[in-house]
This record gives sequence, structure tokens and C-alpha cells, in this order.
Amino acid sequence: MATSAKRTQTIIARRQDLIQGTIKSIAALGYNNSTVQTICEAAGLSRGLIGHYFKGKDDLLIEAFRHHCAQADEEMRQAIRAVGEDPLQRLLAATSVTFGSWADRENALVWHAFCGVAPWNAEMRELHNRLYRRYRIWIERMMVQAASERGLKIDTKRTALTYVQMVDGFWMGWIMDQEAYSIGEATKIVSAWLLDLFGEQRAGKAKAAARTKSQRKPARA
Amino acid sequence: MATSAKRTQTIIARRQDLIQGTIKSIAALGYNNSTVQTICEAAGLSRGLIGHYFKGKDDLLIEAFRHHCAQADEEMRQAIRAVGEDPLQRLLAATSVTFGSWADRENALVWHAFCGVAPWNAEMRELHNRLYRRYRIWIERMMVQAASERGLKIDTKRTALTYVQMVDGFWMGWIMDQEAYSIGEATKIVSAWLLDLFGEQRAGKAKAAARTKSQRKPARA
Amino acid sequence: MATSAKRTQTIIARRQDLIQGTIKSIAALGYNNSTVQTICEAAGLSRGLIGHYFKGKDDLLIEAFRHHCAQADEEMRQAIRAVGEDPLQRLLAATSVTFGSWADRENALVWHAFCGVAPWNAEMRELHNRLYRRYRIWIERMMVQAASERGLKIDTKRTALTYVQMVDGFWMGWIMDQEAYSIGEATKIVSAWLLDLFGEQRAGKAKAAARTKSQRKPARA
Amino acid sequence: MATSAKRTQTIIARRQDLIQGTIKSIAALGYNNSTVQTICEAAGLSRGLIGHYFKGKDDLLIEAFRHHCAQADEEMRQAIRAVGEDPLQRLLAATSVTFGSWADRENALVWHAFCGVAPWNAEMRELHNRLYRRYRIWIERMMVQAASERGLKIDTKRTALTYVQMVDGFWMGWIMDQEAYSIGEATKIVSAWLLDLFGEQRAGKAKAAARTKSQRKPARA
DNA sequence: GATGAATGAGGTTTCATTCAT
DNA sequence: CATGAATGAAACCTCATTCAT
Repeated sequence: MATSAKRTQTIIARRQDLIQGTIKSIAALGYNNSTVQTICEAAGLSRGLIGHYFKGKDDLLIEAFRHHCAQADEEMRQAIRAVGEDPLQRLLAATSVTFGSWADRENALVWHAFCGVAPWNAEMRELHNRLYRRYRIWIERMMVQAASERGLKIDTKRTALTYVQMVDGFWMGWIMDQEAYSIGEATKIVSAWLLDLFGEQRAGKAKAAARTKSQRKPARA
Repeated sequence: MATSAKRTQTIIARRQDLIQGTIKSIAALGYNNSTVQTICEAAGLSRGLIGHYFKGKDDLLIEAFRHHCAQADEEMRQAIRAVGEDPLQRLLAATSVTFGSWADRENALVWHAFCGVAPWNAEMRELHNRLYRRYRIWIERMMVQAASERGLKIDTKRTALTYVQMVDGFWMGWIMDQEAYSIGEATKIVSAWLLDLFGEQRAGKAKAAARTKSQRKPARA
Repeated sequence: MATSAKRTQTIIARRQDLIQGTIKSIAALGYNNSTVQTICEAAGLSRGLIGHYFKGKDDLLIEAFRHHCAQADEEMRQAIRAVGEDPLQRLLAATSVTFGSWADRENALVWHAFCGVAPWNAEMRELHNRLYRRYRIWIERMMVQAASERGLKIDTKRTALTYVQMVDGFWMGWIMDQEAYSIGEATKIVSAWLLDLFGEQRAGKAKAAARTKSQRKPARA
Repeated sequence: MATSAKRTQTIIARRQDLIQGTIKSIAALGYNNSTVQTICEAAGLSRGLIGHYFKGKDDLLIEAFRHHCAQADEEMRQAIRAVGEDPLQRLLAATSVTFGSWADRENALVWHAFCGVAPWNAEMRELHNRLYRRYRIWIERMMVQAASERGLKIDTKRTALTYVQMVDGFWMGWIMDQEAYSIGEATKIVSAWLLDLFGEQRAGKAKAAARTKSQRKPARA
């Protein structure tokens, strides 16, 4: 019993080691240049071990991506929960966590590397898209709440889409060229964009607009 | 003389063939799975030829990326010139060409693949960043003009940055998942965003605002 | 004492388990495809155990062959003893046991697999040849008796050799293609051949021939 | 074109080189111990070449077996044709060629090695069995002719089977232990067996039988 | 004594490059 | 010049063996 449990634990631990090694190796060398050799070295294990815990290199790579997706998902959920119920606060928190705490440079590089390969890898594409569909739905749901609370009429689907792609765009730009702008700037820009849409003065304007029967264009996204 | 000129022409033609083969192969198979074999097959040439016209596979890949960058640059320049002098029209034209005429799916996939590799390849990173610096400067310059014509006070650096990354973000999202949204939607969203910033009603409002001495927040980008 | 005896018994039992696992694995997968993994799985034991009871895989394989040889030897001895003293009956019993009771398909496949390897393995070749030399001598001895009892003049060395190789030939043919003929047919053919040489009518003929001074050719084998 | 023809010729030549290397390597080291390394060394070529001319090692091994089968077939056909129309002479010639000219020790060892693997390899089994079915049919056909010419009533199917398996049995015995008997002895035994079945005195007996009971025409030796 | 995790040697295969034709 | 055959380095993977628990 205890031994079996311990074995299971070891298996999980070794799989994690290899996944972390994969991530380290990809961050350091890129996807192409990561070999079984470099991955196992990064994990501090011997080359042959990969066969014990994964079907092969391809399987390990996919599992590493799956892990990465799951972790991104989890980090965001926790950050959002921690901040309370207010949808705008949650959107701001999501922005912060995306641009900050979890997505350090290593994670971001690895994410970038995987995305660069996913279009030619059905399984990775599937994983990525499942994550993003959920992600866009969350964002949209929060925007719907925020708009509703403020009496704003907004095309939330379009706005959510814009938010998600804008964030991704800022990430990619920073991965490619760290000197063009800092992650802090990106955070500020996106946060300001959110506040402009859902912030106090907008709420005030919306009420005022409602009073005078004027109406904002939904295309405002 | 004539023979030498002809030879030079052949060299250029063969290099182009190989570069086009590289692009086709990457679009079809991805960066990783593109081998000298698949590239030369796509180019309709024999495998050994690569050594005659490039230092090797790596050199060919970089040259292909260089070509891709140059072509993107050129396409945008022409599209912008064709549309006349008005900066807003130019911005809209740039958006159109980015999302449309040049950047078909094949080109976009290849661009995506190269970007997925560039962070670990000094030469590619350099090429990419040179292009993007120029690109951001154009966009900013046009925004400066557009704002100035309309008497708008806008943080153009920030706005240009936002534009560029938003466009890239929409591209990437569509490459990863074609079912999430269409390129047409992305074009509409970005165009609407531009028009909201620099379009007619905004111009009117800006003049009105100027009359009443009120001042727009720069964070509006 | 008791513990030591028990230990010895365990050792013998485990060695037997592994040998049986080897035989099962070879029968199922062939010699080439049998790995320490498949052998230990077939034996229901863990992989590391092989090192405790044998010098290594090669040693186990040879011991398994040794066991197989010994068992073939033993089975035949018992079958022959069980049938009484008559040499012809013994030859027929040997044929039966070879084609029947012991040499089921599994044993035959394993034998075939070992023989396919033995020419390039000094130890296996030696084991095989020792067995066959004894085997041929028995067969010849029985033929000598049978011939002598019947007053037949036969080149027994040649006849014994023919018998042994014919039986082996029928085995091999059936291992390679079970649809060409059945083991039952092979048994009938070889038995008929024996009866034709040593059976009743032959005995009668031999006596008649002896009366007329005619002489059979030894080449009749 | 000449170039295309030459290329085809080179391909055939290289494939032959590799097949010959395979045969040499198997003869020298056995099936198990033959690696891509040893095969290419025996062929005097580099390791990587195998991928140009065969799908992989397994494919090469099967092609080598196919070649071996084809060659055995061809050698026997030619030997039989060379000896004229008489069926008994043809049977004796088949015996000679099997035991002699073609099947030297190297070829026989390789044949033995392949047969040791074939039961666990569907493709090899199929090749082997196709060859043997044809082989047994030839032998039977010749026996039918020989018996008919001599007015003998023989179960030719059974006799052909016995012949084929006896020959194989003698081969196998000699491969396993060269000291037990020589190939010359085996040839003599089998030839004598054939002559005893279809030879002069048997024909004479048949004639005698014909004179007294049947109306069969006399056979020509 | 039994286990199976870990190792690393060695096998197969792929692939960029070279070179004779 | 153009070709593709040949090479060998290096990648992935399998597997026999060792060893800590």
C-alpha cells in the first residue's frame, strides 16, 4: 500500500522533473534545439529515463504543453478569485497576472515556442484552442457583468476578443523585442483601456447619456 | 558580359526558387519538419543545389526570412502610397493590407513559424526587430499627422504601439484558431478602433473640446 | 539447515520460473524479440530478478536451452522405457513421443528458435550436438537390435541417420507451414517407413531372402 | 535516357550490394548479431546508405530473404533443365544441386538463420511457404512422371513430401553439426532412396509385374 | 530476497553536407 | 552548373544491467 503510493508519487515527481526539464530546455534553447539530451540534462536525469515515463519525446513535449496550459489556467483562476467579486477588478487582476506574476519571461518564452509549433501539431492546437475558448468566455462573462452593472451597452463578444488578442499581441511583441517596450507599459495600456471602457467616469457618462437618451455605438470596442 | 549577366540572373532566380520552396515547405509542414529535402522538393530542384546558392540550410532559412520581411515591408509601402496622402486613410490601408491582400494564410503561417523561432536565433531576431521598429515609427508618424490635422492630443507612441500589437494579436489568434473569428472581423474591429480615434465625429468632438478648453486624457489610447 | 535448504529450493524454483518464462516468451515472440522484459513478464516476476539467479540474459538463454535439451532427452527415455523391450516398438514409441506428447507446438517452436541461433553460439551448438550424438546412438542401437532379431542386414548407421534427419525435417516443415501437412501424417509416414524396414512382412521377406542367398542392398535406407 | 538507365542500374547494384552484405553478415554472425553496422561493413558501404535503398533494416532483411528464395528457385530450375527430360534424372539433379553447387555452407547458414526467424515474421513465412509449395509440386510432378513411366503405383504426394522434408532434415543436421556426417553422405542416401523407388531394379520389377498382370508399357531409364 | 527506477551503451534512422559525374 | 549518391554525425529509442530501498 505505502510502497504503491510512494511509487505513484515517484512517477508523478519524475514526470514533473522531465516536464520542467523540457520547459527549461525550451526556454533556454528553443523548441527546435531541444533534444532528449538537453531536456534530460535540464531535468538532471539520464537520457534513457524518458522512455520510462513517456511514450517518447513527442509525448513528453505534448504533456509539457498540456501542463503549461493547465498551469496558466489555474494561475488565472486563483488570481481572479483572490480579488473578490467585482468584474472590473477581476478583469484588472487577470491582466496583472497575465502580464506579471505567472508569466515570467521563461514561461512566456516557452508559451511562444509552443505556439510557434502548434499550427502543425494537431494535439497542441487542440489543447491551445480549448484553453482559449474557455479564456475568451470568462473574459466575456466578466465584461457582460461589468457592463450590466454600469448600464453600458457594449458588444461584449467583440470587446472580449479585442482584449484577449491585445494582451497576446503585447506579449508577443515583448518576447520578440524587449527593448521596444516594457511589460509594465503593456499592463498600463491594457488596464487603462479596461478602465476607459468600464471605469468610474464611463459609468457616470453612461448614466448621463441614459438621462439624455443618447446612445453609444456598440462598435466602441 | 552577357554570359556573366545571364549567370547572375540565374543565380538570383535559383535563390528565389529556393526561398519560395522554403516558404512553401514551412507553410505546409512547419519550421521543424522542413528539411532540405522538403524544401528542394517544394522548389522543384535537386537537393544538392542548396550548397551552390547558400552557405547551407541555416543560411537559406535566414535569407528566406529576410526576403519575407522585405516583402512585407514593400507590400505595406505600396499599399500606403496607393491610397494618397491622408494619414487616416493610410492607416486604414495599412490595416487592410496587413489583414488582407498580402498576408494570406500561407504568408501568415510562415511568419508565425519564423517568429516562433526568432527569439533563439540572433540574426532572425535582429531582422524582425529592425522591421518592427521601422513599422512602429511609420504608424506613429501617421498617427501624429492624423492627430495634428484634427487637433487631437494623443499619446501617439502609446497608440502606435497599441495598434501594432493589437494587429499582431489578431493575427496570431487567427493562425491558432480559425474558428474563433474571421480575419474580416479583426479588420472591422481594428478599423473601427482607428476611426473612433481619428474619425469624423472624434474630430468634431476634439474641436468642440478645444473650444471649451477641456482636455482629453492621453491614456485614451 | 532448514533455512538453507529452503533457500536452495527457492533458488531452484525461481530459476525454473525464469526458464519457463524464457520458453513462453520465445514461443510467443521468437528469439529475437524476447527481451528481459518479456521473459520476466511471462514468468510473472520482476525484471531485476534475472541478475539474482543468472549471470545475465545470455546465461539464462543458454540455461533455458540446456533445460529444453534435458527435458527432450528425459521425455524420450521415459516413453521408450514405458513401451517395453522390443526395439521396433521402442522406435515407434520414440517417433510417437517426438511427434506427439512432448513436442507440442510450443516446445517445437522454441526448439526451432534455439536451433536457428545455435550455429553462431558455441555453447548452444555444443549442447545440441551432445544431445543429438546420444540420440543417434540410441536410435542406431535399437535398429541394430531390431535388424539382428529379424536377421536383416542393414546399414544401421545410415538408417539411424536417415531416421533422425527425416524426423527433424518433418518437424521443421510443419513449424514453417502447418497447412502443408499435419503432424499426424508425418507420424504415419515415418512409422510406415520403420515398419517397412523392420515390420513383419519385411521380416518374412528377409527370411525368404536368406533362404535363397540373395542379399539386400544396404542403400535401402 | 542513358543517365536514367545508369541511375536505375546503380540503384539495382547498390541494393544487390546491401543484400549481399546482409547475407555475408548473417552467415558470419547470425541473424541476431547482424546490425546495420555489420551489414554495411560487409557490403563495403556506409551506414546511412541503407535508408536510400530500403525502407529500413527490416525491409532489407526481408528483401534479402526474398532474393535468397528467388535464387534457390532459379538455381534448381536451371539444374533441372540442364539435365534433360527424364524425371528420375531430374530428381537426382535436384538433389545434387540442393546438396551441392548452390547451397554452399554460406547460403545454407543464411537459409537456416532466416528459417529460424520466419515463424515469427509473417512476410518471411509467406515467402518461404510460397517457395515450398511450388517446390513440393515440382517434386511431386516429377515423381508422378517417373512412376507412370515405370508403371509404379506410388502415393506421390506422400513420397514428394518425404523427399522434401528428408532433404531439409539432412541440411539442418549438417548445419548444426558438420562432424555427424558429410553432405556427400546425405546426397548418397537421398539419391539411393530415389533410385530404390524409381531406379532400374524397381523398373525391372515393374516390368515383370507388367508381363504377368498389367499392360503397362516398359519404362526407359 | 525482491523490486523497479535509473543508467548508458548501442541500435536504427534521419538528415545536412560533400563530391564525382 | 546540376544532380543525387554517398557519408557520417547526431538524434531518438530500446534494452540489459545495476543498485538503492
